[in-house]
Amino acid sequence: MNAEQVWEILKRDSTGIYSEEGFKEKLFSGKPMKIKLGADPSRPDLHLGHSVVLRKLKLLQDLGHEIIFIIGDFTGMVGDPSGKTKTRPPLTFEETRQNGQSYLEQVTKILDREKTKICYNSQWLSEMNFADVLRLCGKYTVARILERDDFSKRLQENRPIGMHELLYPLMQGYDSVALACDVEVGGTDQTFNLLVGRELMRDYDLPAQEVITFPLLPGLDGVEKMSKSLDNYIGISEPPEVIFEKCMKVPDNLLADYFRLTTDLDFEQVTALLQNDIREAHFLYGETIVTMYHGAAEAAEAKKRYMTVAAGAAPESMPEYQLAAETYPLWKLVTLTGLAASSSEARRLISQGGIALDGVVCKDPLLEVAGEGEKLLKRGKSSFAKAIFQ
RNA sequence: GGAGGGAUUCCCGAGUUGGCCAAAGGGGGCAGACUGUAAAUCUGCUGGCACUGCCUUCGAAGGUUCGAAUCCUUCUCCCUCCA
Repeated sequence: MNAEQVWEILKRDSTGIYSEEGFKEKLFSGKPMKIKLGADPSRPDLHLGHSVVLRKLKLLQDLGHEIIFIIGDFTGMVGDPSGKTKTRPPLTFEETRQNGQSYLEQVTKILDREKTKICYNSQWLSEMNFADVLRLCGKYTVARILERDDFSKRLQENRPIGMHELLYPLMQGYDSVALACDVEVGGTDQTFNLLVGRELMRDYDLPAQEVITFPLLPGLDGVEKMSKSLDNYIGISEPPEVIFEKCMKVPDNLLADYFRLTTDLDFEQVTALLQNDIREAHFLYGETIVTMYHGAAEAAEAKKRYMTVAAGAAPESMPEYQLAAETYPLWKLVTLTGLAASSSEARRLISQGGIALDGVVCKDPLLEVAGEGEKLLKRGKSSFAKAIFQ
């Protein structure tokens, strides 16, 4: 793919390029660009939402540009309080390095390891003294920081804003200064921060970075953006059968977006399928995604398993539990095989008809089950476990 | 610095003339029906346990009482207004 084609794709799929002229110039100059993407140090599980941006970076990487990941270990150690509910526990130095490593491993499912660099922003942020910080703050005004949507909203709603939170955009922007990046990319929710970086660079007499933002992939709930903490995600390192099953649960009205943002399939063809047979389109999506991250064989296997379960049969493989050959009340078996988190939950599930023993729904939690041979337990529509007695 | 308001079960949010409160209602989640293991809709459930009973929960620690989420004391945290 040449620069022209990449440009077309970026223009089509991004939500904003600031400035278009500037970026275009750099892209077509043929000189390698330093392209920056910030990464959260605390949650190293990558999902399809991350892949949206990463896949675009891959295009740029293939053109010979340098991709740099900034692990926000410094900001992570401070503990980002923007999630209103609880402040996450600060990470130790070792944890941030481990997470960074794990991040790199996952990222290279999409990017070339050789051409991908990782930096930790504590490297320069922890070196700054108070005078440096003041100098940095002097480059920006309160009014301009408060332009940021979530800040102004919180202010209006009388929600607290920590002083250090106001500095976050500056810290992130300073990363760009420290690295003298040519381009920074991120989700649309990062637009403000990325633009602050652009302006800060000017103040530090550096060429301003170009900024490209990409759409946020909605999560499986169809409401919030995809995120692990909301448990509405499809993780690229999850087992093939899990990914496939989740792909089938992508809301119908979002499937087109998923295809467009997370796969390379020809959009025209997909559109036709989406209109004619939405179920088949889901299958195609599942196969495509599993193939991308696990391979074609795994994809076929995952689909086969899905079909088996959908038809009401038990899959070939499932978690197995070795148990002593005794007699158990049904609720006990359900907890021992991990199908319920507590015995109360097990009892509830059973009495509501959510548990099947050897294919037969049983509503009596106290049913005595003889522990001999193997017992097949099923919870809900697709959770299975096998108890093996010895 | 001054005045006032608040902290409730996963989240939001009732409950504060002490018992009928494991705690209304909504959201989310889980299960069932319907389906395409979708959406929408309907039903049930949603602290734990050796479960017709018992145990632990209503910011923290003490206290009053036969009995406290509800009363008293101290503490911690948060918000608003004034300065």
